[in-house]
Amino acid sequence: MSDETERLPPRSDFSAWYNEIIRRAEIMDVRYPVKGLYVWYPFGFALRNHTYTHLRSLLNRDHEETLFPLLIPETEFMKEAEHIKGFEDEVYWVTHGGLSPLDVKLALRPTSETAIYPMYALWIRSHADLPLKLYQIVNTLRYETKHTRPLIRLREITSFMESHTVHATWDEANKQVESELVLSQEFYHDLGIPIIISKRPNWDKFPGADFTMAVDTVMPDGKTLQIGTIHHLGEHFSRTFNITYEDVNGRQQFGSQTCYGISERCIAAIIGVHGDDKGLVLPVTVAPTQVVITPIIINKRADEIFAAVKTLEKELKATGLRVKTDTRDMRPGAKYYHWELHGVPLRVEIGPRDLDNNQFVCVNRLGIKTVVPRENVVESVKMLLDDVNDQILERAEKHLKNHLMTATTPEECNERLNGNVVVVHWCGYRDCAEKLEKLTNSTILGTEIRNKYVINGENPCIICGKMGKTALVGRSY
RNA sequence: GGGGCAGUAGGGUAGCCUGGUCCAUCCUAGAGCGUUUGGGACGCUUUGACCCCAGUUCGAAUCUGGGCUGCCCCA
Repeated sequence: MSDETERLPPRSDFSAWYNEIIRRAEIMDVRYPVKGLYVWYPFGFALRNHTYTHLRSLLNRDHEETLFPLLIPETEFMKEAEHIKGFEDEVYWVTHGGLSPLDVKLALRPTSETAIYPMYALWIRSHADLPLKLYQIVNTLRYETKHTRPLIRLREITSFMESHTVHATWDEANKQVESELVLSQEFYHDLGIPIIISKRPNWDKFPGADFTMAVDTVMPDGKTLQIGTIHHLGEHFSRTFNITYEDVNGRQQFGSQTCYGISERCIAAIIGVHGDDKGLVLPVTVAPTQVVITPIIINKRADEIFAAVKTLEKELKATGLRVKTDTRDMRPGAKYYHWELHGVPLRVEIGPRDLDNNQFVCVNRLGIKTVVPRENVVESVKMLLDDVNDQILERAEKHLKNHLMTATTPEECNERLNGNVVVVHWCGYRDCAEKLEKLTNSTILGTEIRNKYVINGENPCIICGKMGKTALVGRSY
């Protein structure tokens, strides 16, 4: 399906590397003839599915999954003023049914607040109905005008997890924001992806939110990638859509709401954060194939080797591992390159030497070779897999730590932004933010930073010198 | 938002400037047969392409215009 003998561009040339690996590792086919729409290859889709299965398992602890329609009537979409303003220039509209113009235009959801909340208004009657925590995983459409990129900037987001919760009070909704942040933390930890959480500046919050908390990670080129957002919506939408409940005193109250989103950018993060010059490096949690067995076939002992391979595959599969045996008629080296490109965490080789010595040769995706004895092979493999996960997380943490800089002047900030994110102090005023952003061609991502390497505090603003909070500055995707 | 460059088999390319030599070059991948297999195997046979629409011309992969798509740089 793909050409594999050419070398990948080095990951240091991240843009070229990313474009190549998306195709060569069979994540997405970018040749669909509409701008910003891409096709999942089965392998990429398997990676997506394992990732979202994991996300679902975390969400299902206290949310329920649901599914709302793709089309939103204009009359609902146009109800919340700030929300409209935020999305009006990127909505696709359905204007015709067949040849007849529609009386009420239908929006292809760019996000689903205005599809979901009219129904919430019907479903919620009493305080006993709260909290309500639903999520769906759907496609959304946005008419992006900027440079589109697979998994990162799309016109059809194919895998948008959006959670929408309703609570009795603002404080309870706020607790929900915190709990979604913890969930994000856990989700990305399981993917080995270190994150930085921060509160977006007021002008950068979700249209119609009280505030927005964002989850960012740092890609190899030092650019930040927003891989999750959690919005406290307060009563903006509940007042608009009349989401009310009767409290214990018999009074009608507006609900307080949150919404939370994660898209296939989480896959882009897996690819970007962990990959190397040989290809993908996948966390064991989500790797479509966790262990690949490669027989080293010597003609006269082929039967013997195949038998050993089969037994091993059976044993490993019995424990729930995703195992594949590569019996293709290829040189072993070619197989190694193939599975390394696809990020398989662990390879087990079985050749004549191993048969004689009653052993297997295991090589993990980071190139570490271990010879394990035939007995207890299942435990050995499981341990080696745990090791890979630990190692890639550690490596990613180190990268993040090494690319978090501080700066006290705009010049310093500008210089350090080359390949890094920078922590500064900022008074909180938009004027100063705009000045800094202009001087450094960057964005103030947020304040109230949560990351173990960042200490929040008060210090003079990098622009005006007034006391200001710790703020995160980056060049973002 | 502004600018630049590009589109030739599944992938990467040559040809384009200066139209005819091109039923289009090379590498790779695919199919078939055989020999191979501890880090990208080899031999033989074989399949497969000029982004779309107009225009100029006796003649267009090549020139012009528009569209679509992609990539890069700057804000």
